[in-house]
Amino acid sequence: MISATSENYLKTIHAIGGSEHSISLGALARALNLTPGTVTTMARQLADNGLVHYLPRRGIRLTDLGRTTAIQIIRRHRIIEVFLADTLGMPASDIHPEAEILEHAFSNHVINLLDKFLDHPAFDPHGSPIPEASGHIRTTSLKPLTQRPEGHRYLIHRFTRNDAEFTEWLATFGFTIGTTIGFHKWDRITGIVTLETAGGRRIQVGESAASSLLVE
Amino acid sequence: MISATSENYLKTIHAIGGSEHSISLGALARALNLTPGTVTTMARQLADNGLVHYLPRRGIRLTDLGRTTAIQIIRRHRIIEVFLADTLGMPASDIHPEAEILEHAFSNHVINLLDKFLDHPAFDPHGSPIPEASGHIRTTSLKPLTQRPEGHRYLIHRFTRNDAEFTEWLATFGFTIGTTIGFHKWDRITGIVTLETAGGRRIQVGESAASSLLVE
DNA sequence: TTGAGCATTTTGATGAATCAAAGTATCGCC
DNA sequence: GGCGATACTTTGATTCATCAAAATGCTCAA
Ligand SMILES: [Mn+2]
Ligand SMILES: [Mn+2]
Ligand SMILES: [Mn+2]
Ligand SMILES: [Mn+2]
Repeated sequence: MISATSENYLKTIHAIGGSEHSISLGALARALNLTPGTVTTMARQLADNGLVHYLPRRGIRLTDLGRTTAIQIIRRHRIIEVFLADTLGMPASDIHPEAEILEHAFSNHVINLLDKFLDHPAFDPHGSPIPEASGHIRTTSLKPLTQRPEGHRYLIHRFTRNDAEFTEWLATFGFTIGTTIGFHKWDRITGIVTLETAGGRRIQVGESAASSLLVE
Repeated sequence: MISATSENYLKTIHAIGGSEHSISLGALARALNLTPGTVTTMARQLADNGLVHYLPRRGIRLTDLGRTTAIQIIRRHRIIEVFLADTLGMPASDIHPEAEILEHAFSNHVINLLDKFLDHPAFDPHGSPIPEASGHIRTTSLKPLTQRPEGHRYLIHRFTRNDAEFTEWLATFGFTIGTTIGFHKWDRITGIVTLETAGGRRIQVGESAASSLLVE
């Protein structure tokens, strides 16, 4: 059995790119808020368990087993978040810390039953895709708003800026996940993007804010 | 924050009577499947945290704080069991080991929301009473059929499973509130309970169905 | 090409939870 | 009242996860 600590390492390694390429232990230590020495010790232990490839002073990278395991944890985390928000009615801003703990306690078996009960949701309440039981991650055609042509409306799928103040502000204009947003104009000189609500009202935001909206 | 290990000690102390009277560390060690030395060490630690009264060589007993904490853990455990059985459809025989882990990961806050979602169940799928959020344990002379001795007839008082199909099915055998029911046999291996109608006819149901009959 | 600066590893310590085995207290029996 | 069996505690280890601080190695800029 793998410890909650190891599971959190795997998830973090995955999150900072360690599935595709080798990452430095320093970057991992920063992401986990641990001292470098602690992470060095753990890197050796994860390697002994076949979860990462570790070359001293060169970094670590998930093995196939490590990646599969990380994706299962992410799947558990996101299904739990759907349950907390949709079934129990918790605000989306409160669910993450609870899921961070529960993800280590739910067995994959119970998670599959919960997934069925929730009717196999594809996205968590923050808009991140939920991996399938097989480990497959649905690839979508989601792109930041700023990578779409102007003058059209798009379906809002996800906010990459996970900041309650920002999403609540957007919600006051009716911009929530599942609704559409009008991309009116992007003034490249000033860096100001003009959005359009369903009612035709024009709102201006900076281009970095606009790029944190993933749309389809 | 209290560790999962401490929580399991508290629950076990409570289960073997340590809420009412002092229990020996030997009895606790046997109940927890740990060596006596381990339990001695932990007893001192629990006492330091104000959870038990510990007199060396005389035994331990829960403090008020320890009892309150134990009852919260039991509440979480039993609500989780109702969720696993009733909402996710797991067989009652499979739910306990999962609940044994999940009880340490669910916060009391989430448990209260889950309790509301489940409509404040009074008993878990094994028929044990679920403590209220206040810590109060409903005392009643009503007990689930499965907590009565076999080979007798009992007065049906209430169904804890509020499902018309089930109660209508029971009614076809004359099992309605105010009538008597024979508790013939409970096969713990298969989980099948054999009931007896007023006319002596034998009916078989699962133990979770049987435990939803509150009798006197 | 070389050393200074930074990243990484090593070393020595800590606290939690556990065990095995050695030491000690208590209780009941003679 | 003493003695032995039994119950309990202590001691010395181990594993996991962590830190602080010392040692080491790598890289880049002069
Ligand atoms: Mn999350
Ligand atoms: Mn976590
Ligand atoms: Mn149980
Ligand atoms: Mn437990």
